[in-house]
Amino acid sequence: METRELRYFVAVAEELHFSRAAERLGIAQPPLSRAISGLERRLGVALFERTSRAVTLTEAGSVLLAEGRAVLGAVAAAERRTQRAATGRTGLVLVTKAGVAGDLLKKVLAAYAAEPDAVDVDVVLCEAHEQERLLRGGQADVALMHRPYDSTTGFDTEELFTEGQVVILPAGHPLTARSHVRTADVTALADLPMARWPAPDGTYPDGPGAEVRNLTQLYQLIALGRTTVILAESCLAHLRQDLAAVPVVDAPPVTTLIAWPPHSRSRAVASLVRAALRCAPDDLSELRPGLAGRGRGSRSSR
Amino acid sequence: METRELRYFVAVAEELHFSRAAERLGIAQPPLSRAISGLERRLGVALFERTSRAVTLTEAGSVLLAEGRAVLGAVAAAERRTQRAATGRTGLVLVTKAGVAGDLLKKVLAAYAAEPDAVDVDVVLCEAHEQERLLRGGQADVALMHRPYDSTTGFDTEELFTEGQVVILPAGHPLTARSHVRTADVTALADLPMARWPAPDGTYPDGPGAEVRNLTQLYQLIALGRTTVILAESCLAHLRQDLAAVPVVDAPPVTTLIAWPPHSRSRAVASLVRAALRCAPDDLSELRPGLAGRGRGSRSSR
DNA sequence: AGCATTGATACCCGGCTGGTATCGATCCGC
DNA sequence: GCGGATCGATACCAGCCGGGTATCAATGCT
Repeated sequence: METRELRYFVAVAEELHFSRAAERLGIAQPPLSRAISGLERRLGVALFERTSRAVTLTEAGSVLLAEGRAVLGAVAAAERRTQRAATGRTGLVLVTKAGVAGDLLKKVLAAYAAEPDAVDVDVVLCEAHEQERLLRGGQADVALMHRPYDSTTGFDTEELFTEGQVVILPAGHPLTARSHVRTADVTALADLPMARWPAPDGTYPDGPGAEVRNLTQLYQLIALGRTTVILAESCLAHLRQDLAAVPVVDAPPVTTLIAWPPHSRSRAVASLVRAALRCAPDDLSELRPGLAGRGRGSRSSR
Repeated sequence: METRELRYFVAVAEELHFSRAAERLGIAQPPLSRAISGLERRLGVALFERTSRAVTLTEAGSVLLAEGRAVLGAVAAAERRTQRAATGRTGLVLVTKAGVAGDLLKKVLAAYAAEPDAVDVDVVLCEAHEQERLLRGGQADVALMHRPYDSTTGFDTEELFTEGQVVILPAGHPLTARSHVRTADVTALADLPMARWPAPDGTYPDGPGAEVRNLTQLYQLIALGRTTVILAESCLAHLRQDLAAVPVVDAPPVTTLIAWPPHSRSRAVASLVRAALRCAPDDLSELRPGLAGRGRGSRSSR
């Protein structure tokens, strides 16, 4: 199976229309039909049901669509990583969301820099699910992510620490007088609908709350009394003066983890991960002494 | 980048010899040289250093070798999974090592069978690291694996439970009188060298102990007084009468986990994983009440 | 019934992949 | 130091295959 065939197949599977897919691919329709037929013949599998008016995926076609997208992504990532390795740029690129786990990041970088074999680390701060895309696409070497917010599927990961969540409110809001709240207390605030984050594909779920992509937008809208949000409690370290936070006792815990692409043979990534694991519990105990010992995972299989 | 080019590149990178690689690929040497040159030109990257007497990989070439192997594996897996999906065989294939976590497997299968949308599950028992190969290669849908013994890199996983390890000895061996031992006590047994398991690539590390691939071989050799081994304590459930086990207090804990290929869109796999998570802690508490609560992971990101 | 839509087929062309022959450079043995 | 052996690169040729245009066949809509 050649990547060209996979590209053709994915285009048709996404359009469910040979002519449109051909146009998208920049070729004519007949060669595309032939390529798909050849692929089906060689696999010995029907990928589409054609009724001359409608094209639908077979069960096998659905499987190949998911697999094919992954393969094409892996090919593109392989090209980028190869080209990055060739530029002589020996440094690592670490991506994370802006404003999250800032202290942890600082400690990890310091711990890694003290390693004898340390290389330069470029830190890229990005919004929403961009880090996932960059790591998957081969533009980054390692990422700090947060379960359950980010999808770590297909990455190798190590858990660094786990923390509770808090609701962020305008200073002086009635709820800020409480020592703690429950999720239902927050969703019951009709005047402060919960902010909406984008899904990994960039679309926003329906709802009354504001659409946000980063903490700056979010904090501004909360300060204006337009929205509210539930976030990992480590955001308290840099909270604006005009905002207040209250622990949400029944919110699911947030796990900060370090992720890297599988098959990474990079010594530098392995060293950075070890440095992160070494300093994570200390960082945690300073942030929230009561939670120490909950987080340290053991996922190394390299 | 076409998969043909990748196959060619990987062959040359592995042989570090154009003529031998061409022979392995079943083509002549000149087209192979041309294909590699073309790949380098299109990527804008030197993959090999050629000195007309020796071929070596550049840094970029090493990266592409690791990435390329992964991509080719993913392509082969995509083909197999597609073909499996087309046969109408709706069942799942679950692979695990023979003789390990037998009770857990039984409970997981029972819990899953009770699901309304359950499909048939073929259980494949294999040796050593075969399960990893089967899952990676697309011949299996889901696997039970053991950290740190198996490599889960590139898979999505959920931890089921964690347990301690025991040393297996011939009944009546002096050490069996002890309530517990340390790893050093076991390695100090000059007459009972530790058994050697194969590495993922099938080779055995050097050492005096017997080379084994499964529990039947292993137990026989231990009963004969030829070797010993440290195993997860759940093996006690089916231990032969002529063998005895002693807890090893400083051995690293063993985590049993359920693993599946990323990008799996299969509803059946997701359902089976949920069933496994649901019944894992119960199983644990029956095996070892004292360890309850240690194991349950929370790695879902699907 | 007639037309529009859409995928499949027929046929041709050009480029690319693969083959053979050969060159050029390097290493090794005498 | 020289000749032969080794090995990758280059030159050149042939056949296949990918891509294009024209057209057909089947279906659905008016």
